Amino acid sequence: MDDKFLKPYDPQATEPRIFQEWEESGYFNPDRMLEDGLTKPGAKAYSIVLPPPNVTGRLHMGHALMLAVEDVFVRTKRMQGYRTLWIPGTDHAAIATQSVVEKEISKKEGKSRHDLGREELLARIGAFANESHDTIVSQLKVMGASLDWSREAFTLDETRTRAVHTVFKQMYDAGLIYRGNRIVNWDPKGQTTISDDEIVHEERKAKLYTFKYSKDFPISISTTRPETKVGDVAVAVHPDDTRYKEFVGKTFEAVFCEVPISIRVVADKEVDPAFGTGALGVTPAHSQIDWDIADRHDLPRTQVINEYAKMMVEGRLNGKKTSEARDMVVEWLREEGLLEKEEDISQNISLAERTSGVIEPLPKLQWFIDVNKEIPERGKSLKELMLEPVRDGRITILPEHFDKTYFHWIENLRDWCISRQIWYGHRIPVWYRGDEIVVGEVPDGDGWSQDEDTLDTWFSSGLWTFSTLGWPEQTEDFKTYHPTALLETGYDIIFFWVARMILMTGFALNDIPFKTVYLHGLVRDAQGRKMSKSLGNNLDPLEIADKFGADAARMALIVGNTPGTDTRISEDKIKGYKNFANKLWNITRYILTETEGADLSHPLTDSDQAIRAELDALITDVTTDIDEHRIYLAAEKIYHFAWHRLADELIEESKGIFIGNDESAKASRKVLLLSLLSDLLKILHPFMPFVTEEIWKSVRSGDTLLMVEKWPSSAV
RNA sequence: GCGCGGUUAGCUCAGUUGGUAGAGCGCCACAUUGACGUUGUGGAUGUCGCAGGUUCGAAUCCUGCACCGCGCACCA
Repeated sequence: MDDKFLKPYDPQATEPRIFQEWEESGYFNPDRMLEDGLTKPGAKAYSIVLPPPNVTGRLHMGHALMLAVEDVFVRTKRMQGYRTLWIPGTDHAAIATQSVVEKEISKKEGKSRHDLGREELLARIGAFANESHDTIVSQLKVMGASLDWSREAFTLDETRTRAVHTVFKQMYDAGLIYRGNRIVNWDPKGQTTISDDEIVHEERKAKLYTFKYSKDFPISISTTRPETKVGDVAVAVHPDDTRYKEFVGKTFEAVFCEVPISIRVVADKEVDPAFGTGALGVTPAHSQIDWDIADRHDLPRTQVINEYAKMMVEGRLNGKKTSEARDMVVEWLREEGLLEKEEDISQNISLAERTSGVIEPLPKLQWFIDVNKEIPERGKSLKELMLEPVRDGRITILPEHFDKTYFHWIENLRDWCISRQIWYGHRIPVWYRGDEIVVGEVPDGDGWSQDEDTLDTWFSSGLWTFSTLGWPEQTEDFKTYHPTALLETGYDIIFFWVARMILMTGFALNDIPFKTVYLHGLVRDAQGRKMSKSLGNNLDPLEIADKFGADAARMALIVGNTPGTDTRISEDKIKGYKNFANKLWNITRYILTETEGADLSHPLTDSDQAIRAELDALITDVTTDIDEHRIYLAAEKIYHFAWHRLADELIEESKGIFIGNDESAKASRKVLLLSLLSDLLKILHPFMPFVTEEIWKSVRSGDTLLMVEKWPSSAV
């Protein structure tokens, strides 16, 4: 027996060494597996793309969970003989990364992006991204992830950029990408547009003011934003509202807080006669609903608020912040005796997810993806393209009830605004020269200028399953590994990412990006709170791995954690699995000590055969569980068998046998124990790869890695 | 407002097609120079949120209700 077993298992000393052996073997790369005959030439492919972490800093426990889950599937499939590929990569995460770097520069140097200029800012962000990338890569390795680093990708690298340009051009040519002047979600803090999905709502107290534009104006209106009323062009009432019928079609002139306005009364079905006064002040330039009303009634659209959330009007309001202007307008209404009512209400305000800036709806010329337009020669829209594969079962979402959430989102989906006024990201591949426009590739000749904006970061993320495989080249990888088998990610990005991948793949390849979507939940602390910087309750995967071992962290994250459900994690739980690693260590120590020189050809007694059959049944069970994505059960079952069957019962029973004088029973028991241990290590390996690999060195017959051993198949 | 999920032991959660309630942690008692610093054995605690229904049989299926959480939309 190896002397190492005389001391307790030491994950800190073991894990980095084991990882190095795996890397040196080259077997994370499926090509090496083929070359060395560990995967058969005709083997079926199994592929996963790693959801690329943002290059904004460090990994957290949510990433650790993602890695643990994906590695379980990947390692299992690899052992089962599949041609298995797990592709790593990172995401440039446009707005997120740029705002982190901008904040830092502003804090340290007091400079804005405009002080630095585009080129210098991009250089700074690039340096930050590189550093962040290296941290992330080392963290991924610490967790034991068996990713094929030879295929690493970055959303902003050359190959991925080519994919982005290709898809952009195809969509433009199909008429799905268009440039239009529409109301967008403007983030005054981040100085950029954002998509509907990048908005978060927060409930705040507000005042609802009821007033008239002027003394002569016949109708009262209500609003929480009186300062926008200088941009009003109409009052809309319900067509059947008898109170206001006589005014419909008439136009009234007024001077509202020094700003001359002209208000037409229009009848529109969208107006709820029961709300407030039943009359709606229409501000087309600063409200989506009002913009649509203006469309229907052919009303002008006067912009009164600029990109800095400041007023742009005649008179003393000009240049004031909207909050200031609001107070001034209310004051003016009071003085003029126009204010009729002031009520406290609570309302949801829209904030930009990344910057917490209050969203200001503004009309702007931006690039959009039309989700409703019929795709030429396909007879369906992008929306339908997103719905179909989930509806007809080509894609399964786990847990299944999330498909309702998915469908609901698509039904409410509006055109996707894809242009951003930030610098870090894929510059929109469109060039202008006078009235000329070129899309997709740099045009020849002088005088061309490229669009200043960049693409929404999720545009490139949407291509991830095939851009990572080298598309648009028809590479061997692309042909072999696409569509991927599984997408494992958090349920919080089902819209951002999962839906966009289905959209992009449906459009560009007329195919699905993956067959199964496994949505994991949030990792919370022991009290059930979200982990956050401000609470200081973050667990750092690196510290956890250092203290308890990555194996322990992986098990703690997997056992009992069903898809779609949030999980609580505490050091106590992780510690329990550190103990389990040590338990395995001691089980091995006992078995190796007692079986030295055992005759492996000795037949099993009937009772030992029955015990062996128990493990076979467990293997069948666990294999099915993993196939059906119930890894939380599989892990628990293996744990239970190892500790409470093998250690507590079988080893205890063996002590009696080895003291006795039934030589045949002794010999049989030795063979049994070794066989149980060996197969147990195999099925536990995907969950706790390090300790099982380390033990394997002392159990194996040749010089093989457990990582590439054949999955026990007595099961089938 | 629309939709989704949860409610099972003190705590955290499993329970895959309906067949006499499970795990981990915690708690209590006992044992222990033991393969085990990280051990074992035994034990207590549940009207499976509430009310109905289907069924020979319901934690599981159906209906309604309550509370908690989440998503989407949002009324100006």
